[in-house]
Amino acid sequence: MSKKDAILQVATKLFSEKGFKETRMSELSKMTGAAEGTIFYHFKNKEEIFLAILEHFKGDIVKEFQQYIAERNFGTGLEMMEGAISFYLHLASAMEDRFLLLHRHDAYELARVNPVCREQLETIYNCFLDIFEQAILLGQQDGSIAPMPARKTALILFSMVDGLVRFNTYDLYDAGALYNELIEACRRMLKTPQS
Amino acid sequence: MSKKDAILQVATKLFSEKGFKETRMSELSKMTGAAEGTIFYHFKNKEEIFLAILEHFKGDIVKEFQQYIAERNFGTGLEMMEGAISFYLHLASAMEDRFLLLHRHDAYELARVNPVCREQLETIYNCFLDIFEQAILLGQQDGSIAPMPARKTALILFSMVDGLVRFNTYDLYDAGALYNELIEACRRMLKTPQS
DNA sequence: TGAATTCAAGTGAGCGCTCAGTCGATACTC
DNA sequence: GAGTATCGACTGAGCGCTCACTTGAATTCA
Repeated sequence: MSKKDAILQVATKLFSEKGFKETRMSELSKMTGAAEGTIFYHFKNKEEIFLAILEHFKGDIVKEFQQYIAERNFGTGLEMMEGAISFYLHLASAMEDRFLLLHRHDAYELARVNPVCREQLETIYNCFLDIFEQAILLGQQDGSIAPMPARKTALILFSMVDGLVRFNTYDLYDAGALYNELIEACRRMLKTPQS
Repeated sequence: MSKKDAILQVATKLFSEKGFKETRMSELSKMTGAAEGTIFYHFKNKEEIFLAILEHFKGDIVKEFQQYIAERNFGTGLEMMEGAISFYLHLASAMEDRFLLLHRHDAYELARVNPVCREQLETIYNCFLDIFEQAILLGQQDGSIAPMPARKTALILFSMVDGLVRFNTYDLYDAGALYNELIEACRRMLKTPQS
């Protein structure tokens, strides 16, 4: 692996675990084996490392979702929604460090002053919201999901799932043990009354 | 107002908006009109200011909830749940800066090494979770809420409501416009099928 | 050989916190 | 009541240190 890739990989881990400001360039240097000068040769400054990480993350998320949508075929919209939630939880586990990054304030504070950062964050979130929304719309066509505003409900469902992932990382409650209840709650919230 | 109170008030605002580490004692000094030495006369160090803020917050939250529970009397458990969500959103608005503090990582990182901090966080969250759980249990007695694990459902509902508040502060989506949908989603999730 | 990459040793701005000391109010002494 | 002592509240210059970033030489590569 090139020095540049090593820097990105280690920085991702450090930014996630300790936060952007609390990550020291000296530590990044020590853990990668690259001298501090080398880091600044590849990246103009610390913030550019952060942006590079976010850009890679966006690319990976978009790719994962395209692949997921391409290879699945759901019977009903309700089933598609359950699949989407499972997929989100799967990604949050497979890309644990980068999801942790999304739960820190660093990215959102940068997004306030940096349009590129803001755009990348919106792309990432829209991947999730779009697939939730599509599931609801499909479900309303096939009758498995009751009439309700699709986008708004997608946002509510997403904040529910994402909130649980966040609680899990805070170690206050064992939110990981709530998977079954989560799916059940979602089903009760969406399904048409008589079915 | 005493200098000490002024320090606490301004520190709450700064810690919420900028984060603990990113808040400078020099800025706190300038905004309060107290010399830096004065701050360290009243508080042993920066961390102690943070803990004092959290302790006040805990006290206020507990008081608010005791008062809320004492003066309300709900017809059904489902109505009580809707009231509890409204109350949470009301508090999140009335104590905006301190709720923002809860959405930063500072407190949770401190909680990992400081038992007092952890205890205060748990007390705060249990206030919310307890009232959600009580509403569910009441609703299951009076028939307005379907059978489901009360505590687990309370946690899911809380992460949904709290997740929306968090999205709002991030300025990515206008989650504030979702109040009606939130209540509707909650009602569909909880109510007994035939009612 | 010259361009790209890597390196270690800085540099200086900024930070949390200390400390010697000021100030004004209160209590005590004669 | 004048003088003295004590105290809590407050001050701000400055110390020791950290840390993002620079520099210029060394090394590697094409």
